[in-house]
This record gives sequence, structure tokens and C-alpha cells, in this order.
Amino acid sequence: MHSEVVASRSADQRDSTRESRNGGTPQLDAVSLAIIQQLQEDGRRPYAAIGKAVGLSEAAVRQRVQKLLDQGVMQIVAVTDPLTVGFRRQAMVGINVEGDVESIADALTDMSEVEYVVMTAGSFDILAEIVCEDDDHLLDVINKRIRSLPGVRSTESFVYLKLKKQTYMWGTR
Amino acid sequence: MHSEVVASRSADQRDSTRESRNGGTPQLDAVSLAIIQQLQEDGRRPYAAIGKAVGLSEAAVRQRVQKLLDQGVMQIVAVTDPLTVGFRRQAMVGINVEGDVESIADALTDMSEVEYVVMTAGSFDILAEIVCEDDDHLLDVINKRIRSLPGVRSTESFVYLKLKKQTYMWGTR
DNA sequence: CTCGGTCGTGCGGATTTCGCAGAACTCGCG
DNA sequence: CGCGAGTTCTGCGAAATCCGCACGACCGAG
Repeated sequence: MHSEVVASRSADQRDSTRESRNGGTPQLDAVSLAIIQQLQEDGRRPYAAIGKAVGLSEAAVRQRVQKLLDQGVMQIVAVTDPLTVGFRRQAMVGINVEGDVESIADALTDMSEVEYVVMTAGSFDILAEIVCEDDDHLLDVINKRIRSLPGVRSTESFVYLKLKKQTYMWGTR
Repeated sequence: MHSEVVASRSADQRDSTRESRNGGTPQLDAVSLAIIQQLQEDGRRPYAAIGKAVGLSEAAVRQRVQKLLDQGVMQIVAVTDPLTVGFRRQAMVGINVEGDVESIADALTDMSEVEYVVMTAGSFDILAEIVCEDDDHLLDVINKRIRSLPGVRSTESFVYLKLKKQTYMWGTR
């Protein structure tokens, strides 16, 4: 039906080397990008539908998705707003470090209450998002566990009051 | 086969009213919580497997998941690290507002480059995460689009250098 | 008690997933 | 230029999953 995506796949989407100077996880061609986009719209979309959209067979899409998952390039998960779901306290913590930033970031990564860790340029070296049971728990994590890490110079907390937006649609606009 | 989960479902998981003073999206009982947890581990897990884990039939799980999706309580999507994926510049922006914070937050929500908006307590009123094509684009969004919003008193930017952790496993620890 | 709404279960039938074997393409090397 | 080695895509059946639908059970309101 409607032969839209003739998909001879001759030889054009090979410009993947564009992001070769990226360093970390490498090559990711236009087709994989398109697959990811499809799954960002609906993580449960059938492989056949994705294949039709990107011009690939069902099996090929399946193999690619599996590899992307194995490589850790993407993950398919349910996301919620913890505040909406209920019982939980959230905060963003800005951290200043003296010495090795990466090792502090690794220590934060190992904490189960920490959902999100990013190294930044600016007046904070690290931003970390924390999800806790309640205020006591939050206080404990920030004061006892984070501030006591050797190399942490100072922290500043931003307790979440309301989540207004949460999207995963980059590349789909 | 192994009558493990007899699932008489008599009357015990009805304490959903616990989070009734939540305001926004309402009741969400223990079973739905368990379903969400399953999907946080693997967004593509089959309904039958989830049903077996939470003690419900396949069809019931399907109906619940559909409703959670429709209500916007959760979404099942592929998530990636944009920096890993390639071409894009990210930053967190702290914003101070005079006047109505909510309306500023709404304005930010409408921008496609803004992925994440949260109202906070602390030295910023709003935190917003921005994903851009490149530095020029980022500069444009921050200086032209955000700073020019009426009511925005000041902003501070934290350009992302490296994403260290990104999880969606709250409640699964 | 009866009506209406919500929620769960149990079915087939359509669809999708899965595993596998063979074809096509890329790359490096003699 | 030719030729393996590695990778990726395709095309199948078979098994598992998804989907819609009808029926039964459980409230709360009138």
C-alpha cells in the first residue's frame, strides 16, 4: 500500500561518521536515529511498524533495537512524575568540588537515592537529582552522605515543588 | 500450572486513598504501583509476565496500563543520553522570577528546546533543562527567548559536560 | 432491591515476536 | 583483483503476545 518508502537503501544514509569525533559510544547512523525517534514516541511500538517507517524489515529493526539496548545507548522504560505518583520528596543539588570531580560524581552515582548526575560548567561542578521517601530521608542524604564525601566543598539544594514538564522528544520536533 | 497466585483479590489492596490529598492525578493503588515498577525495569515486558508478577490477568494488566497511559500518569518511552547520541548541546538553567512563577513555567513548557521544567524552593524559582543543536542555538534560547520573558529577573546557566547517571528505578530499590 | 459504572476474567483470532539460515555488503590483505 | 571474516539485512514458519468482546462480580446511589 502506498509505496512511499521505496527504501532501496542504496547508499545515502552513510554520513554517520559525522559524529565520529564524539568520543564515547560511537557510530549511530541515520536509521538508528530514526528508530530511536519512533520509540521515543511510543516505547511499545511494534517492530514491523517501525520498520515500515524507517524502511527496514521487521527482523532488522529488532536486531538493531536489541543492540542499542545491549550497548546502553538507549533504554525503554516507563517514566512517571514521582510527585504525582505520591509519597516522595525530590531535590536538585548543586555541588562544588575541590580535586577530582569525576570521583565524586562516581560516588554519587553509587547512591540509590540519586537518579541523575551530570558534570557541568558554571558555578556548580555537579548537579545531582535526588528522590527520597520524605524530608528526613532527604536531609539525611544531603547532609550526612553527600556533604561528608571528601572533596565536596559546598552544596546548595533546590527542593522540588512541582514538575511542569518532562519530555523525551528531542529530535522529534 | 502451579497455583501460586490464587488471586482471590478478596480485599486488601484498597489503601489507595492514602495519597488522596495529593491533588493532581488521583488514586493509584498498590497493584498499579507494582505494574509501573515492572515497566520501569523493562518497558516492553509482556502483559502476561506482568500479570503473573502482580497477580492479575493479562487483560486486566493491559487495561490498567492503557488507563495509566491515557491519564498521563506514566509514559513508556525510549530514553537516551543526547550527548552520547551525538550532535546536541545541553544545559540546566536556573531562573529567578518576579511575579507569577507558574506563568513563566508555562511559557518555558511551550518551548520545544526545553525538556524539563520544575518549580523549586531555594535560590532559584525554576530549573529548566535545555537541549540544543549547538552553542549558537543554546545561546539564542537562553538570551533571546528566556531572558526576554516578562517577569524573568535573572538566569544562571550550567552547560552539561558529561552525563554520569540517569535512572528511572525509584521504588525498585 | 435495582440500576449504572467500574473492574476483572476468559476466550478466540489477528498480530507480533522470536530464532534461524541464507544472501548481500564491507573491509583488509595477499 | 579475488577471497575469507565479520557484520547486517531478509524471509520464513512456530510460538507467544496483543487485542476486542462478552459476561460475571463488586460497589454506591437512588
